[in-house]
Amino acid sequence: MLVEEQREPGSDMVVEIENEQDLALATMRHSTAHLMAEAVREIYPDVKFAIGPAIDNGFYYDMDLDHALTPEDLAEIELLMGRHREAAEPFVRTEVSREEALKIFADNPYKVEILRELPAGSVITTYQQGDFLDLCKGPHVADTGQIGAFKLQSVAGAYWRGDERRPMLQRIYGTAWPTQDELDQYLHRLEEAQRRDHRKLGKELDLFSVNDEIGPGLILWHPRGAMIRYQVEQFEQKEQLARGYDLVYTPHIASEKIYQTSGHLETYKENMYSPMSIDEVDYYVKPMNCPGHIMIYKSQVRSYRELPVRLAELGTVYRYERSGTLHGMLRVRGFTQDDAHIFCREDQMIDEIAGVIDLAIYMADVFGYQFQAYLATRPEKWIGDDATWDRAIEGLRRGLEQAGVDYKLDEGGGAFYGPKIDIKWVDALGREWTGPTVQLDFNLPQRFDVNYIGEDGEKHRAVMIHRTLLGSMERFVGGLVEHYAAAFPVWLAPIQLALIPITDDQLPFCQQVAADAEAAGLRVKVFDQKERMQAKIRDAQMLKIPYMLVVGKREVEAGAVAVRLRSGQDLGAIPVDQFLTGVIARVESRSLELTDEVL
RNA sequence: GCCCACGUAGCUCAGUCGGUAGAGCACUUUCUUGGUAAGAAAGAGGUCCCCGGUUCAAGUCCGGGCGUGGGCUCCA
Repeated sequence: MLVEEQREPGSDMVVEIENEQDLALATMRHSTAHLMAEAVREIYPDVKFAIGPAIDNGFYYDMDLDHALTPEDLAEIELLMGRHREAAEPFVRTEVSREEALKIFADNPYKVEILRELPAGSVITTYQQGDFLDLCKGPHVADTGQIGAFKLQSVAGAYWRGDERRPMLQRIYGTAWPTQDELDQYLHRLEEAQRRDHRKLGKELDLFSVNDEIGPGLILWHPRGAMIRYQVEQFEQKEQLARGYDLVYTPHIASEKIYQTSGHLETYKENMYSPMSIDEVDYYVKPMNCPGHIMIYKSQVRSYRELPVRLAELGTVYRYERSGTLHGMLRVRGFTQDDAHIFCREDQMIDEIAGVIDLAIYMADVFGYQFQAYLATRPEKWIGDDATWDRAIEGLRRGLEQAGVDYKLDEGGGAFYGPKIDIKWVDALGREWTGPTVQLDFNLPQRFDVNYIGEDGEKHRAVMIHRTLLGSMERFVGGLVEHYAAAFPVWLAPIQLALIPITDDQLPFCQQVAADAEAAGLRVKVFDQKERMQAKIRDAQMLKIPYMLVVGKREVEAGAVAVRLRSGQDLGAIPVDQFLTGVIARVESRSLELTDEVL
C-alpha cells in the first residue's frame, strides 16, 4: 500500500503522499503556510496560530484572531508574503526540549495543547524564517525564495481540532504551485468547475429547484431534470432485472417497532425526523430501506436453494442533515437511493460481490467515468467476531480480484457492523465522487434473525450485502450535470432534437419530422416562435440540445434536415430517414459521442 | 448547529451621503419571413426575504428570524 497519511502535530500534511514529487510539493505548500503566518503576524501581532498543514492543491492555517478577516485583508497579506519570498529568508530548524518549547509558546494555548500531548522526553523542532518562529515538525524548503506561485483563496471558520465544542478559529485557505503557469492552470480548473456547477446549470437549463416554502434540502425535479433521472432509472432497473435482481417497493413510513429492532432508534435517531402518531403508535419516515427489504426476505421460510435473493428498490429516504451541510442536489434531506440488498449463503458471497463490482464497472463505463476502488477494513468500534470479519474482508478482497479491479486500502474505514468496498468515480475534471458501495452487514441479520434452511435441514444465518450503484438519484444526476457540463449524451438529453424552421413556410414540414421522431421515441422541440433562425439556434444552443435541425426551402424540397451539432459543427443536409435511423442507433447504444460514420 | 459573506422583477444584477425603485434578458402585443449563437418597437411585471427597532423619513442603519453561498463537523 502506497498511501501514507501524515498527521503530525503542528505541521500536518493532510494529504496523500505517494512519491518524492508529492512530498516536495507538500513541503513547499507547508512552507507557504508558514510564509502566510509570518505575514499575518506582521499585520496582527496578537494572532495565535493553531495548525497549518499542506492539503490537496495547497494549504491552510488556522488562527485565533479578533479581527474578522475580509477578502481585502487577503490581498494585503499576499503582498507581504511576496516581499518575504523575495527576501529569501532561510528556514532555520532548531531542536528543543519539550519544556523549552512549552516556555517559548507559553502564550499560545493551541501550541501548548499540542506540546502537552507529546511524550515528556520527546525532541521538539521549531522552524524560523525572518523573525517568525513556529512549532513545527517540518520539513521545509531551504528558504522562502524556494516557494513558487501562490494565491490566498478564502477565509472560513473551522473548529479547533474539528470539534464543535471547541473554539471556532479563522482559517485561511491558499493554493501554491511550483510555477506561475501551474498556478494559472489550477485557477483555470477552478473556474471550469464553477462554470459546470450543477446549481448554476440546473437553473439555466431548468432541471430542478429548491423552494423556501417546500423546505431546504428538498429537490423539486422539473420536467427536463426528471427526464434525465427517468432515463437513468429505466436503464438501471432493466439492467438489474437482467442480472437477477427482483424489484420491490416498501412504504415511506414505518412504525417505531421496526426501528427498535433494527437499532436505528438507538444509533441513528439524530438523523431521523420526529415521528407522527397513528392510532397511538409512533411512525417514522424511513431513513433507510434495509428494514423493509429484510421483512420481505423474512416473509417466508427461505431454502438454501432459492438464495441468493437480490431485492432492489429506488427507495426514497429522508434524513435530517444539519442546515449548514446542505448543498444543491449533492447534499439533501430527502433522496432516492438505488438501493439493493442481497441475501446469500457464505459460499456465494464472493460471486455476489464480484457480480456487484462488475455491474458497478459497467455503470461507470456507460456514463463515462473513470473509477478508483477502496477496501475499507475494521474500524476501532466494531461488532461481531474476528473470524467473521476476516472472512468478510477476505471475501471482499477476492470479489475485487475476481472482478479484476485494482484497489486501495482504507484502513479502519469500514462501518461498525461490517467492512465495505467504496468505488469513487473520477469525473471529466478529475474530481472524485461517491460511487458504488458494497457493504457487508453482520448487525441486522443478527438483530432480525435473517436465516435460511440449509441442505442439512438446519437454520443458518444469511450473509447480507447492502449495495448501491449510483448512490442517490439526486447526487448522481447532480454529479452528471457537472461531469458532462450539462451537455448530455443523446440518450440522456432531455430534448434530443431541435427543429428550426427558417421561415414559417417550413413549419408544417418541421412538425411532420417532429411527429415521426416522437413516434420513434425521440424527444423533440419545434422552435416555432416568431424569431429569426439565428435566435432559435442560440436558444437551442443554450439548452445544449445535441442536434439542431435547420430546415429551409432547400431541405423541404430534398426531404432532408441540415444538421448542426451543439459543438457548432455543421454536418450539412442529411435525408430525414437516414438521420433518424442514425440518432436512434446512438440512443440505443448509449453512445457518449454525437457523430460517427452513421450520421 | 457553528464562523464569515450575501438576500432588490421569472433570471443576472445596478441602486452614491437614509429622501418610498432601475437595466439587460425572459414574458405579452405589434411590425419583421430572416440560411447556422440574440431583428425592431411598445407594454406589463416589485411585500426591495420576514418580524421588530432607530428616524420626520429605511431597499439603505441596528436587533432577531428564515434562506442561500464558502468552510468546520457529518454524509448517499
